[in-house]
Amino acid sequence: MRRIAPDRDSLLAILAEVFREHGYEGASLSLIGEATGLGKGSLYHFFPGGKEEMAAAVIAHIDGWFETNVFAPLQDIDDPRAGIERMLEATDRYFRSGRRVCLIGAFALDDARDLFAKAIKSYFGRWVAHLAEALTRTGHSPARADELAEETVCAIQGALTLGRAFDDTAVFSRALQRARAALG
Amino acid sequence: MRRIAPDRDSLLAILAEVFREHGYEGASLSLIGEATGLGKGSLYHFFPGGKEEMAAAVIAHIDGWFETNVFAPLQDIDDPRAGIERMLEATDRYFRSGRRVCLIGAFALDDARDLFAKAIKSYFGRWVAHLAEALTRTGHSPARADELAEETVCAIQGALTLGRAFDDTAVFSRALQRARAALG
DNA sequence: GGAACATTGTACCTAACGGTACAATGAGGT
DNA sequence: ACCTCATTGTACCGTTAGGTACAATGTTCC
Repeated sequence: MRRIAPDRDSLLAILAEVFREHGYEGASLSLIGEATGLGKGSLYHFFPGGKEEMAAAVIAHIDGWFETNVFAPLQDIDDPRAGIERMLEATDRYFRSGRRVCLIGAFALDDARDLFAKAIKSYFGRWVAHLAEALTRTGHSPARADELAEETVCAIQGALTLGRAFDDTAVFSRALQRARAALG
Repeated sequence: MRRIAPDRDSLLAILAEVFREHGYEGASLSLIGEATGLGKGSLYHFFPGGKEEMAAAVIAHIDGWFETNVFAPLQDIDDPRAGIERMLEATDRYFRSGRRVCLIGAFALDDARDLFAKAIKSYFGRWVAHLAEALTRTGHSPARADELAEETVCAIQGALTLGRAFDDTAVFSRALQRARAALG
């Protein structure tokens, strides 16, 4: 039928929302069908590998967004401080100031971890590594930069968890503010 | 039959492990039965409310452990510094130096959150509040104490997530070490 | 118009889900 | 010995899970 060209990007965005909201196991095909308005026929047409391929595509999509919006600014050779600031802004934008949860982080905790271990590891690994590199460029020692980078990503992930637990976005805002102070 | 009096504590410990490993949705009754060696008959005898009651019991059990081993030391009026140190040691013990993940944190992220929202909120709320009170007793201003307490619990949760993602317990150890330095 | 192809709804499959019913078992107290 | 009752295994329930098959529908391009 192909009534409207089904925009793959917004399809992946909806899928991501469902996985974020219900976890990997909790995101049933009927939930996904309901959220996307697509029947199983279409779903399996776009993702022959089923749920696992959907989740993998969503992870790749998020990974791509972070690569361009979060990790790339950190690789700015000339102005590492500005790069760090842009990283923090992109992070705030992505997590909608704490209204959103980190899918990759959530997957890291439940049993989706085994399926996507490599991607999860790589995502967090690049975040920490690129931030650490930027921090060495601002004058920190490599060891201190590593420490600070890991601490920052931990703080962000932890704030997302606590913010969700408290149902309070201020937790995330405060964490970002602290990160800004510690890094800047 | 009642062959061996089934120790409720160790039963809850096994249940907790299954929930930790697979999440709420992922922990199927057959997995639980396999892990505990109990059939559905026994399981529903001990927990007539089914899976939801099992998870609730596990949460209550963990909550109790934290209450006595983590939160109580923080309420030591005379020596708040020692209380904080005991809190950190108990935390390290509970999470087995990072080999274990926080069930309550994991539940906060997936769709078990809706079922157990109150308990989750209360657990993290007491942790932050008691730590903040201890910090005011060591001389920090109430505002600074709140900030530091929230930062610390965020750091712990984040480190558990990252540690799991990297499959590396050192992340958690480093986070605890940093917390010790920041608080002590 | 018709061929080729992308897209979809429907029907269906088997396995597993959470949960229930209940009879059988055996230990503890008397 | 006997009654009571906690505990258990087994069989079963309806529902939903993820997944497959396929015919029908358009759309695009020649």
